[in-house]
Amino acid sequence: MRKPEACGKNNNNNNKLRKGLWSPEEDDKLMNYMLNNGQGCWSDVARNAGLQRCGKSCRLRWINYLRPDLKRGAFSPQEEELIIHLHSLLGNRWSQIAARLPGRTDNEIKNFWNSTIKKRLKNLSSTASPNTSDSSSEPSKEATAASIGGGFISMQEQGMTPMYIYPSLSSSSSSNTSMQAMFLNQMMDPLPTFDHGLSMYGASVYFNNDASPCMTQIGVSGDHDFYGNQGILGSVNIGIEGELHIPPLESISIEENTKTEDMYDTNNNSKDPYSHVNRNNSICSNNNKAQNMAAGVGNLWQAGEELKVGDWDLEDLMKDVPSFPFLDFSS
DNA sequence: AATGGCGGCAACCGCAAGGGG
DNA sequence: TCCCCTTGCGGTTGCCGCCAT
Repeated sequence: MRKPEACGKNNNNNNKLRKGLWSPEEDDKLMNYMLNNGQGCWSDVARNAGLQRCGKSCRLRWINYLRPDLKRGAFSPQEEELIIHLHSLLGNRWSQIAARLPGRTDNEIKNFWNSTIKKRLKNLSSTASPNTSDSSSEPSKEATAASIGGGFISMQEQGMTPMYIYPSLSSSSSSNTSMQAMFLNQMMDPLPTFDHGLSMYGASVYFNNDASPCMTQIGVSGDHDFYGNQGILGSVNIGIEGELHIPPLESISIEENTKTEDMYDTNNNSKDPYSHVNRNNSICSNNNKAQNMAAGVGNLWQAGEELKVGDWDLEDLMKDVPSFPFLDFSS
């Protein structure tokens, strides 16, 4: 941690703004000012509170440390679970995640993720299978092929529900159809549970040109787990717990969209990236919302528009996220 | 006791978005 | 329409403290 007296390049004779750790006196000043005056323009706060800090620094200190409604202490297992769940949906949008964890800040969650959960997931993946030794790397074709015979690859940690199911299906598998059906049936089962009692959080299935899933993703994701490969032409979103419908928030990038369109131009008469999904109507038939969302994406692609993650109505999406009544934020 | 490695976390940095003039 | 300012966000940095040697 930086020493309170440590000053950066701005702390020279021309600019006496302090940097580094906040002293208790500075905290008092900011706290008193905020409690008496409320939040206003942060540069005014810094000035009026008599702080030799920039407004940005004051804002950060207030939000991450001084705010009265902050919850202190370690993350509970329930919070941990929720963070993992939300991260699987939202990716690194820490502010969005923090908004759903009362009393926690985005910085806190981000640090927790980077220092604890990421490491834990890495350990999980390295112990569970050599083919998934790095959960943060893009799944390789080799890994995909290697996992066909074994079916699901799952990982578990004592006391933790999340798990990975990594590329487990491929068009090259002789039992592809039955595997696909089995897998998708499993996915569509509300609160799906495998024989070791694990439950899934979220799922995405990517399809090759021939409508065979080339990558599946369930539950927790690392930073890059959703990245596709050349074979990805679309995705289907599976309802979880009968209510949760998840668009491929992390799986769609502009680059991939471009790739996708190119592939449709060359490989397929249809420009609808979801035509393959729609062929599997049984997959989506009881998930109209997901279907509609998928169709919406397809329309965007058809129109040649860039699709950004932010284009999704996050609030609309998240309203479907099951509440976690077991969470106790009162402590 | 000294020291080096490592993890946790507070804070900074750079960028983007939004609003007002 | 452009510019400037403010705010918000995610990534990164760097220090402290713990622990192993």
